[in-house]
Amino acid sequence: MATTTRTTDRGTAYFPQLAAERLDIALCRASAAVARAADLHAAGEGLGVGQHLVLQMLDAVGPCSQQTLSEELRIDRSVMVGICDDLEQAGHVRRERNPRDRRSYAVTITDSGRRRLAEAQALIPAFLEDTFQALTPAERGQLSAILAKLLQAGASSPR
Amino acid sequence: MATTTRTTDRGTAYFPQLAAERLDIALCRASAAVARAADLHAAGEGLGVGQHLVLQMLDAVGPCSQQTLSEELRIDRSVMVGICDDLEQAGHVRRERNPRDRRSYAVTITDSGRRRLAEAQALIPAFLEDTFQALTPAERGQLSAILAKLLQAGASSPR
DNA sequence: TGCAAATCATCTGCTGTCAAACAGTCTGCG
DNA sequence: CGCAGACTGTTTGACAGCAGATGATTTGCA
Repeated sequence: MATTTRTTDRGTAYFPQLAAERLDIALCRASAAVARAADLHAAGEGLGVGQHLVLQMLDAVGPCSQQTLSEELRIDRSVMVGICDDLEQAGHVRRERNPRDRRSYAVTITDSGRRRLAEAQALIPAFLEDTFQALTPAERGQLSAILAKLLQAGASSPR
Repeated sequence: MATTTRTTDRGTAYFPQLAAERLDIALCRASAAVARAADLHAAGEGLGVGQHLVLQMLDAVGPCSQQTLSEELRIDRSVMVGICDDLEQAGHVRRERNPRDRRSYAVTITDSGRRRLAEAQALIPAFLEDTFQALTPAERGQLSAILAKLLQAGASSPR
């Protein structure tokens, strides 16, 4: 029961008040905590979050150019290079020049990649359950819907 | 009407589906977009987000050590150093050694800092309204409550 | 055809953040 | 007192993310 409560027990904590006033800060801090958990999970599993997403998308929609992967997964182009490098080196992905447009690659998932994806995919539900266990199913649905609206709105103005 | 719709108009976009399946990814991407907007707003205003938060907390709870500021604002200690440096150099904050414990500082907001805070604070409601305009007031309330639960839960396990 | 503009992947440099190490200071116990 | 251990602020090194430039290739148009 001796949890590490440093400033929390010193009367009133300031952070909850801040989170209530500043929705943007609350969102960022919660996201940071979740991202931390995801990275930790991914590190323990051995497959990076970005790599997992790339394999998942390739498996779902077929061969893609790195550009398409970048745009749909919201991962920067220059970061996608490294992700594909790693996946290719591990044999989970093939990079072939698209014969129709030889500027672009046709990134294709291999059988090895599909097996690796299945392994990683199997652990995702437990990870999500663990990370969002504080929320009821109804709240998770609300959160999902709200984020979808935010993301859809944010997709038009910034670019 | 020639908006930049690159892959979005190419049949079906993959991102919405991903966001629906992976609540963690949706949260991170939405947070990144909001953080981007906040940084942009802060840059235009001339006061960094972290600096703003520090001034706000100092004004609300009185002089603090950098450690307390770090913990309550969820900003890393090593980042807090730079924030306080900048604020001190701008004259918005004074750093005096705490005579009771000379390891720590007693960071105090100055009158200049209070005036600067008031300026920045006045622009926050419009920024929030603009950033979360896609959400109804009810949705904003839901989001706030959900994030509060997530943050409260996440505050116990990671450390 | 030939050439300018656009596009794809890549590389480089910069910024912001985090982890770990470090120096100065305090506390507790012999 | 004297010293080991813990705490505060700072510095350093590593790394992700992003903007911009580059080389290879395609496309559009004269």
